[in-house]
Amino acid sequence: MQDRKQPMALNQLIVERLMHYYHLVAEQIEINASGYVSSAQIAHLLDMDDTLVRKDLAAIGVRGRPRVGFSTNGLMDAVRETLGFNEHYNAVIVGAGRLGGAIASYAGFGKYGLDVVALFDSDPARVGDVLRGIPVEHVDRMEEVIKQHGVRSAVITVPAEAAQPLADRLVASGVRAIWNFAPTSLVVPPGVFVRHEHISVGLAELAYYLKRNDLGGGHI
Amino acid sequence: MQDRKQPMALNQLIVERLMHYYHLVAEQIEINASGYVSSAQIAHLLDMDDTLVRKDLAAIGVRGRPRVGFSTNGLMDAVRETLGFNEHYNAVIVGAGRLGGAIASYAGFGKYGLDVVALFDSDPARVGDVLRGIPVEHVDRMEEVIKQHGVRSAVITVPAEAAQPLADRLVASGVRAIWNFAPTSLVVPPGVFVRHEHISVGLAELAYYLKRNDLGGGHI
DNA sequence: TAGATTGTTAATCGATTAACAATC
DNA sequence: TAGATTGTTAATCGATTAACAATC
Repeated sequence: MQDRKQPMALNQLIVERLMHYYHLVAEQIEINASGYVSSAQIAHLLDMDDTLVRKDLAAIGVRGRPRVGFSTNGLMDAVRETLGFNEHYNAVIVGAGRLGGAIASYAGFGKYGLDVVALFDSDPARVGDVLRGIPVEHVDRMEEVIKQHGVRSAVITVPAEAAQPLADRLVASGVRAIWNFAPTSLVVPPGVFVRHEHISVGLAELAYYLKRNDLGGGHI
Repeated sequence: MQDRKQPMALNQLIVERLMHYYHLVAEQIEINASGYVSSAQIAHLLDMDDTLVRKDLAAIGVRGRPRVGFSTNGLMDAVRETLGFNEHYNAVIVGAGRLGGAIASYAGFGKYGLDVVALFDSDPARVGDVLRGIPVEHVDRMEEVIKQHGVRSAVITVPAEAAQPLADRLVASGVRAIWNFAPTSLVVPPGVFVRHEHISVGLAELAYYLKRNDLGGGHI
């Protein structure tokens, strides 16, 4: 009963690996003019098993050629198509401080199908600033802009205590996917996707590695 | 032959979960005055299985009391001790742009045992700026400062093309743990830990979720 | 053809969950 | 004591890897 055109949902592990393949192949294209790459080459560079590379590519419908490998263009097209980079989704960034500004300036949004249509901040001093061509608006206008542009995705880069109320307002306005950089968990209704970027987990891993390896180095 | 004082290395999954417990319990402490929390309570709030919570806590040596639960203070102490938050490790941030500034301003470093002793940038216009009390220095002084302070960890927040040469210099100066925010992979010798923060993976996941759920919303 | 590489089934491995005895 | 909750062994599940036939 499985419709061939409705592939199984990919989990986060495979999405992350597909992105690794995608970046790797994008870099390789300049170096390797053949237009083909083998699963063993990819696996070697990413320090993983080549079978897993073939499984992942099979899962998104990329067919390889025995003795030749996988077409680099074919691979990149399939990743783009599968992950939605060929669509256009409007997004907003809530919080135009240093982090929001850094995220807004990141060149990647357009490459992955996301168009930042607005930035919001509650600080009047920031309203009117222009970041990569987009003026910062007051957060009071958020609902209006979201509805006007049919925005379904948002990035939250505000202090922890402001995040949950803003998430509630985003969801009420129609946002269904949130990328949360605030150091607090968000409660959202079913059907709303939240990716929480845990800054403190990064710090904890650095600390743990240093402790495990007795790298006290300087200090005390 | 296993020395009781040399516990097994924890993998990234468990480190991440420990951080979730830690934050959850820190928040609960104000709400729940009893001083104890059960594995079932934690599991419920984090939408996971209570057995896994008990396994994780057992792995870091936290003992619970039947019918009572785990001491919130005991749990937090054990996480701090295990992950190294009670030590002090010096760290530097390389790249004092918006992202570097945002990271530097993040309140967490000290809480997790990391002391930011210096920020570096190659742009003379930024040298002399002060971020959370730390003056930005020219990157030419990096090696000197790292050696002087016995720095073993660094955060890289520079453009992609500058990241690898800087990583090489960091490693040559003694850095053994790197948190990389530049959108490029780093090649480092064995024994050097790199945590790569993949901004594009976050974007890809948003795009994929929107595509999977036909949330075209606005645009085109 | 011989041989390199894909594609796929079966085996393994590691992480999670279930079951339940131990404990207070 | 009865009952709630921990601690731990066994079972399950899902992801990864091994093996190898199919292909060009």
